[in-house]
Amino acid sequence: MTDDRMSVREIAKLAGVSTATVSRVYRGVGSVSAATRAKVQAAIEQYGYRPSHLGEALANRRHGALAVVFPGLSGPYFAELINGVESVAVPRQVSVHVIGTHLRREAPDELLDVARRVDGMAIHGGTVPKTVIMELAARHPVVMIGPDPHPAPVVVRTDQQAFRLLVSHLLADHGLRKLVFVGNPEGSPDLTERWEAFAAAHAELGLRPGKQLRTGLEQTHGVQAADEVLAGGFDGAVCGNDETALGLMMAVLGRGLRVPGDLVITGVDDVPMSSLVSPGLTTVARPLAELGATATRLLLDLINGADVVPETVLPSRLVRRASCGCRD
Amino acid sequence: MTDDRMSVREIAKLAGVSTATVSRVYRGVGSVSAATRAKVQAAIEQYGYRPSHLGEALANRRHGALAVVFPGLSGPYFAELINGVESVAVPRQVSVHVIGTHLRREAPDELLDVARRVDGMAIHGGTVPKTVIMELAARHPVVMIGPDPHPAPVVVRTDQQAFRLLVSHLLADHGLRKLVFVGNPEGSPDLTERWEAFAAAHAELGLRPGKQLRTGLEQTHGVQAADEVLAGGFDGAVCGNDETALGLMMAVLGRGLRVPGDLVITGVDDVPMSSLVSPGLTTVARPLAELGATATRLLLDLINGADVVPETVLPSRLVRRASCGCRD
DNA sequence: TTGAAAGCGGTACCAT
DNA sequence: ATGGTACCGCTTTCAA
Repeated sequence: MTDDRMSVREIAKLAGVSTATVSRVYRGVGSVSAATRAKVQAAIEQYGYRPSHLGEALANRRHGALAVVFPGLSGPYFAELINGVESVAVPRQVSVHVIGTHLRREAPDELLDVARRVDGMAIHGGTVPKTVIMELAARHPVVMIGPDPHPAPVVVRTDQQAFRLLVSHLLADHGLRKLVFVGNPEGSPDLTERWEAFAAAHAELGLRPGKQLRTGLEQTHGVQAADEVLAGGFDGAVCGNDETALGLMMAVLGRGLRVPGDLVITGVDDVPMSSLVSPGLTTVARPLAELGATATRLLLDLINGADVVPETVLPSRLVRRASCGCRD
Repeated sequence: MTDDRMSVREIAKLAGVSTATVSRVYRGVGSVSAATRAKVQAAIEQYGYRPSHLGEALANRRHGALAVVFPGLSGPYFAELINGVESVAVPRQVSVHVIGTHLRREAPDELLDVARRVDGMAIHGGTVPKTVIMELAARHPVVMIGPDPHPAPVVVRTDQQAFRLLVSHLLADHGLRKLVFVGNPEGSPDLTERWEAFAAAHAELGLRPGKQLRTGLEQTHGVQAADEVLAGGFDGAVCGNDETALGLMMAVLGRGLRVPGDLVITGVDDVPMSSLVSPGLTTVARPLAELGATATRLLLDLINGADVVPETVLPSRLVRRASCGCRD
């Protein structure tokens, strides 16, 4: 239980070689005679020797770790993003610290501390104040995931075209005229962009923007928004993401009402649930895993001192299912 | 961007003192004259000096970090557990690595590697094979979260009494006679215990165990189980956790059926959604945050070489809401 | 109060 | 093919 691991020097002594040789054998580099290699291997296996990560990292001047900073970590959205991150980090042997700032009392200070333990960080838009990002970015490799109003060195994001298309679709094709935007743009760059696209789509048809109902981005928030949405006499609820949309849908169905009959509901992200529920959720598919993977790839490049394009925009795509009235 | 941080020696030189003094000032220990302290503080602030975590950890022979290993990371269950973990780790300045083994190709080997970067690990039951746990526990402080059939040094769990009570409640009070257990005991010690309690509650009333429908533990799995549950002609679905239950409920409502009218549904965990949906989900409340917090506290004790009780059992509680038919 | 120096556990350069 | 050795960045005796 107590961690009484062996050090290189001990293994070296036991195998009757130098620490340099042990290192060479363990990492499989340099040239070592078969005989010596065998001796060392034996010692390593006998004592279950694994080099201390600290010594290794200190000598390499590299932590072999990076941090991903999210506002929260609950839900399929972040899970998928993390999936993408790990898909490139794991094969490259770098470990990932997942940080959910909503848990931290003093997130900013906390992050400066996290920065001491990693080679770089990928930060989700809307998680930390401008000043912190700048302070961080000044000293460490930083990549932003999603839009952020702040001057960030490198950012990876998805476009908003499909979302605008979605709103136009509801307005033009389904003839809806009383849409409510469910989500709070404040503090979320993602939602700010969506709200703007929502308004733009209305303006394009000479319509007034529709109302905005400020809620959080989790399923529970969608459930809690139901009463207000229903009371507002809207014909469609354009939710900021799928989780809110699914929560809202659940609440609406639970009241014995029908979707899209009594209320059209749409989301954004196309999480797994969205294609499974009935009615299927009309939404905007975003390549979340790819978003995480790309951010990680760029971050790693940045860490390695490579030149990195400042902005990468990934495509999103409108997915029409039953909840908007397209089929049932 | 490139990480050109200063080292103690540089700060020491700039302040005209020794590295020892810089260290003393930064950490606020030992005695330093006010004048010297001021000089050093100035240098530290001017260059934004923060000691390298690696040097610090290497000298202290302590990573100041621990790992929490879960099967996955998605959903409110893990989010709440993590919340609990952080609630004790953060104040004590230890950072937390959250590992989701479902993402890792070769989880076992991966974990041995993670172990090199932390002082100890909290492992959720049912995530890694026996051999790995034993290998890990032999060398490092390990605490298991939730039941696990393997000989683990320290385990924190919740009891199954409320769950058994729940099943009895459905059987005895609501007179249900065709219950299906939704969840897969295989590979999940938690579900194994619940299945046993499910069977025991039936036996107690001289009834046959009811059927078992093997599914995963996520909301999507609940949705996907709907057809089979509905086709089976059951009067109640006892789900392995709330997420499955909520998914199932959503699918059932989406088909225009009623809960509990057409089907009684229950869960386990009492996640936030469960009290918000209509009908409210009857479930077993488990102190998830407390579970995570306790596991972390014990792990930290273990790391500090303290004696630790081998098993801690936290209470669970039956929460009757509308989905079982108790009110509507 | 302060500094010199010996580690902590590795890696890698430079000789041999 | 090996070994000696000088770091990596920080903490901490031990003296002064």
